[in-house]
Amino acid sequence: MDLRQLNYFVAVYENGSISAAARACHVAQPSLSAALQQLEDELGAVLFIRQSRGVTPTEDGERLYGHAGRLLSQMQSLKASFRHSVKRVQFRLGLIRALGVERMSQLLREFSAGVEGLELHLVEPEDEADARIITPKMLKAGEQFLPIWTDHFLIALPAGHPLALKQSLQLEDFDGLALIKRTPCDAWSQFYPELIRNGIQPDIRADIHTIEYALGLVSAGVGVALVPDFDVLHERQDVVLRPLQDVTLQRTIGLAYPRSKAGQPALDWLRLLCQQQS
Amino acid sequence: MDLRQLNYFVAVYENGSISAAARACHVAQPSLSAALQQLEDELGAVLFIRQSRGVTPTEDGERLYGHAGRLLSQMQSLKASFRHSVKRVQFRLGLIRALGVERMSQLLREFSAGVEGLELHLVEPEDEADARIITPKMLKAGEQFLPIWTDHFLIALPAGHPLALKQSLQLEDFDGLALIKRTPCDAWSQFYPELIRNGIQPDIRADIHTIEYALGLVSAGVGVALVPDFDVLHERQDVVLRPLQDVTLQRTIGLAYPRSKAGQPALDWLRLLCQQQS
DNA sequence: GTAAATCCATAGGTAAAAGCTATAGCTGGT
DNA sequence: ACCAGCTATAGCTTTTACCTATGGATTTAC
Repeated sequence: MDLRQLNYFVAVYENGSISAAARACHVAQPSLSAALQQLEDELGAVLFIRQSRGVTPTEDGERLYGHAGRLLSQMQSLKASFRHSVKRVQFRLGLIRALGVERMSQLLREFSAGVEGLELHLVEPEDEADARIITPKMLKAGEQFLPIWTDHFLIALPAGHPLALKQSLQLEDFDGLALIKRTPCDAWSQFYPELIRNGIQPDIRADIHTIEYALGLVSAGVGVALVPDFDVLHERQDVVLRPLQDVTLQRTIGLAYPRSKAGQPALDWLRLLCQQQS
Repeated sequence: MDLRQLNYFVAVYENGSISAAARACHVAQPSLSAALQQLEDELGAVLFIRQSRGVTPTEDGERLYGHAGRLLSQMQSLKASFRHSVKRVQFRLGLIRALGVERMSQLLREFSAGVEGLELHLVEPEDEADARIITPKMLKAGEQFLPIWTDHFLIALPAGHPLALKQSLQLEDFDGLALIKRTPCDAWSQFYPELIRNGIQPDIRADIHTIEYALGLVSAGVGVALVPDFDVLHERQDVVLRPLQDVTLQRTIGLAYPRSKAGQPALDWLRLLCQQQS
């Protein structure tokens, strides 16, 4: 019974699934399966009941979790008590605005957790930085680009909007339509000229920067907006998402970093995290 | 920082020396040195001051020990709380009598500690057993023999006995000498016939079985006795040890076990312990 | 009802880590 | 000065943690 196994056990417990825990721990699923098996063999107890939809803890699993959490945190604080003079690691990360609060904050949380003594400074995407999360178009000379997410764009409509009756929208539908402009946005700079080229003139009601604001305006009935297809958006009851016919809008967001800085531990860790984003 | 390293750290602390801790943990000394180094690197603190005569803990070492001990014992009790229905392992060990309480009890302590749920039954050396600690002469067919200790024999004299003035004793010195017989004993069965062959007739005052009793009688002035050369005996002020000239008496004590039972975990562990006896 | 997706387990191979032996350097005791 | 005992280093072997790939089982989707 070592700390590695206990850590994995806790992760499995808290994720309710071996696969999910493996993703959270950044290891392959069989590694976790094996570690869990070892732990169970050593304790002579079954800790989880394996089901096709994840695992559920047994009574022994519950009992172990109670103690394991306490033990691990004691271990952490013991280790921390020796971290008197850890060198602070400064890291400047440039961020474009419209990339989704949810997944971004999760990425940053993991980034911070993985680097001892990290001081993370978030700056504007065009500022000088150790790394930037941007679209390929913003790349500078000497920078390496590592794709993270590819988002398709949809049209967000207020619930109850007449166009919500259609399964997908055509360009013609936008003529005179109340539209919310969101910049800077790759999709917008593809989409808007396309409208103009077709002689379609929408009614632009606002120009804002973040997806969250755009959705707020949509929900308020100000107009419709072009937004990336995040999973969380589908759960909102106040907006309806519809694909565009005829034109495919998508963008890629990735990590840009100076080739010369590869090898720096914080950056390497960030690159690893980015690679593992689905 | 894993439990292995913490365990080693505690062992080093409690033994006051890396080498001694390595012996206690049944690993080679460099393994411990390396683990300790890792721990110090990770914590960024020096835990022990290395001296030529062992190590002494620093302030950080003292602090870590306070917490590490508590953590490890919590870990142990957590593990123990799952050992509800461990299969009891029965083990019958045959022991000849005269092999020295000190080293024997230490061996048995380590044996018990290393086998989960061990029920150790000590039986007479000639009884049916899973293993026996005996001299090679007592070997039965189909048994493997693994030497553990080789003892040289000395003569134990009461302090102040006239023969104590000599640095070593000759056979002639035994003519008419008050002698304590200890059987069964390999050395005795070599030595006594040798005396008779030379026409020397000692005065046998007692016949007992264990070394401790023999020494008690020597100390009481009943006579002199033939005893194996244990280190602890040299520390006694009430008896004097002298080698025998002309004749070398020694015995080998070892572990005898049925070849067929090799592979059984308890026996394998015992074999390992026996191999590591100095 | 079949196909796709999801989850856990197993197999086989690779690379890191922990182990061992041998040896060098250092210090205190005979 | 030499010996004995301790720690550190070097070189090598064994163990083990990890990965990819795949199979079996079950739930979800169409």
